[in-house]
Amino acid sequence: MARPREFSTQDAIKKATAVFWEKGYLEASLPDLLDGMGLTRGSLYKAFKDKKNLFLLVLEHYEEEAVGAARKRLTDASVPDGRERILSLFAGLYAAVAAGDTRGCLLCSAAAGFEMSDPEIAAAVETGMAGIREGLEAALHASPVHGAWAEQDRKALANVLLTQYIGLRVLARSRMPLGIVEQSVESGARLLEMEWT
Amino acid sequence: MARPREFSTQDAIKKATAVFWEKGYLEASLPDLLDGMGLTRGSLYKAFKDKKNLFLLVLEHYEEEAVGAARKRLTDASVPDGRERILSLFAGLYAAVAAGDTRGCLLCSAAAGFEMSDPEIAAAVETGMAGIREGLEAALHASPVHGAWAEQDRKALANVLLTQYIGLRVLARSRMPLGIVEQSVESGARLLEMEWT
DNA sequence: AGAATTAGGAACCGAATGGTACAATACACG
DNA sequence: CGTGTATTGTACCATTCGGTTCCTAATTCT
Repeated sequence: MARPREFSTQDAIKKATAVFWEKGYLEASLPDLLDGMGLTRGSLYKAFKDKKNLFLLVLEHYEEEAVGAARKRLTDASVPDGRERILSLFAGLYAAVAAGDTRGCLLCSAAAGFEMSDPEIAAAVETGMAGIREGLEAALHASPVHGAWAEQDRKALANVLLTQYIGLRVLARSRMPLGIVEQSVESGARLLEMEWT
Repeated sequence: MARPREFSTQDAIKKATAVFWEKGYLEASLPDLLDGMGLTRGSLYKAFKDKKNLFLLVLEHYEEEAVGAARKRLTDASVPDGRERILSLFAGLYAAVAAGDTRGCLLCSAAAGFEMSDPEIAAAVETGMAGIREGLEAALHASPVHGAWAEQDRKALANVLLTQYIGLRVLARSRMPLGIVEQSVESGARLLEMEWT
């Protein structure tokens, strides 16, 4: 008894994710979103309440999609050595930059910007970050070297890796020379080859 | 034979730096700047051309001031062990966050945001980053452990540390729980206690 | 077919944006 | 003591911002 909507909500969120990912939350204007999503103001506000609510949905989607993919990679039992999982994650980062992807990480950009002054956004970002950290810890647990470490040390290394991950993705976004990003990725990967003293 | 300006250009830039540092380039509005600098629209545009030009001057000032301070710390010959210089840099980061400073790093925030699409801003940011990297390399050179390393390995570790530095300052800005920042700083510092294998 | 309900589109809102034009002002010099 | 000049402050500019409100068109159930 009602007209069905002519667009898929999930698809619209997907497209909105692309816009926010490229421009950031504050820098993405309504026209930017409408263009990218292929719908008009009325539909957007009817379906998603407002810009901020849409962004929260986007963060949710991004967490399921991108963070989920990273987690999956980090907990992939078909790769027995957890170190290789982490290395493949970092290698993927470099590959993306080398392919011209300068979008970096949606969560990292939000974390670095003024968006975090909003508590709801901040909470969503934190959740995503925690997801990556957990994935890193799980991978380290599956490492023949680090699996035997004390819990505390493993957590510490996971923190280093997460911070490295964030730094890398900021570098990726910052249009710095590819060589620098490459070096940083390589260097970051070497963290796994180091030994505690 | 003319009316002298009632404000010091350097002082105005200093105050503008504070505003941009807290809010970021795009998020800092003209009224924000005028309030913070204590002058009016006409004076600002007469003295600094426009907002972007002011920001470039601010970046220059920030590089001299903040980056210069970091470099000085990293090349301070009165601390013979370069590792201690780096540790003191990281300790300083944590101390700032613990004291409630959530501004992070002006350069890092700009690097993570949409500001980098402007080539002039991007160049200035890159210069600042290079300054920190050079400082880190110099400090590693003065480390009893790393000084003996091959040039290439030292550069790699400097890259890790720079990426870690960026990640940390993003974390610092992101209003995450202090404990996470603390852990990341501690964990980052441990990079210097590791041995290559 | 007709009623009910929703999507779609466009006009419109006040507020805020970065930037400009201009008149009043205050100083240094002749 | 003017006179010229640079600074100042204000009023104003067009544009864009996120968000709202209508009205029309379309579709499904009764």
